[in-house]
Amino acid sequence: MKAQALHGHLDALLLAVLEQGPRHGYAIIEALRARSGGTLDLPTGTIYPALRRLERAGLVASTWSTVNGRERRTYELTEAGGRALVGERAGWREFSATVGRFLGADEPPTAPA
Amino acid sequence: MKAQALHGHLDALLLAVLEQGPRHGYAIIEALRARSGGTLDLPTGTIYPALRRLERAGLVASTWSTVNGRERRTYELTEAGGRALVGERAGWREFSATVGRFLGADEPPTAPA
DNA sequence: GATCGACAAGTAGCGTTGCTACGCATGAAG
DNA sequence: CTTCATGCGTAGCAACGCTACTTGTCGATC
Repeated sequence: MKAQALHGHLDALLLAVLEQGPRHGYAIIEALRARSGGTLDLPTGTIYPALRRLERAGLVASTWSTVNGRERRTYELTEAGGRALVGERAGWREFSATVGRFLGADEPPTAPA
Repeated sequence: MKAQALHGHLDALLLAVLEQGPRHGYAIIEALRARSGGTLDLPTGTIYPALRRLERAGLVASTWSTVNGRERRTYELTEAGGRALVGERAGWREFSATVGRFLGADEPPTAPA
């Protein structure tokens, strides 16, 4: 799927993934791919900058852990992030309802008798 | 609502509006505002360039009409535009289903009697 | 008569955002 | 030793919608 359509919703997705528990970048990518049934296969160049954006915004926090000599930066949701997620969810609902009204998400605008 | 979240879906909305019949730019804006319950209030600077984009892509066609001395460019859906709209609808469904899976979802789509 | 607001179309420039392509490092497998 | 998977990161690009502005007619108001 055209991932660029995510525009503006990626942050919400990341927060939603982190809501289930702390994860490091790579794991987040895999979680997105798994939970979306392979539809969302985002490159690292998309995820990492996005995570740093979220961290700068205070919505996630990161801690370094060295596992087997490999540096892993684990991100977790902050309180502000949790609150933001609530808002994002509401925003998504409104958005999808609005667009759905035009694109006939499930109810095509074919005039009922 | 944050209209910038439209990213990539605006074209589909415009096609959907024109599906109901030819309209000129201004009328399209009003149709969007009306059908969305005021949620979508897009500025002309968003609509006009988008329409020209669609025309360049051959998805809509325009004709000038002078009404009361006022120039109105009326757009209508082309065949290609109609076909594109079908694809956009499918794309929207996949997109909204995928994101909905993460953002918790108001999932009314499966409403089998 | 002049001005203001609604209608109607358009352009220029900007900022956000995700993508592509690349670089760097470690451990395991061949 | 080379290659691959894991893991993090940056630089530059392109797409898209927004803000702000311009042009022009018409009707109403001052």
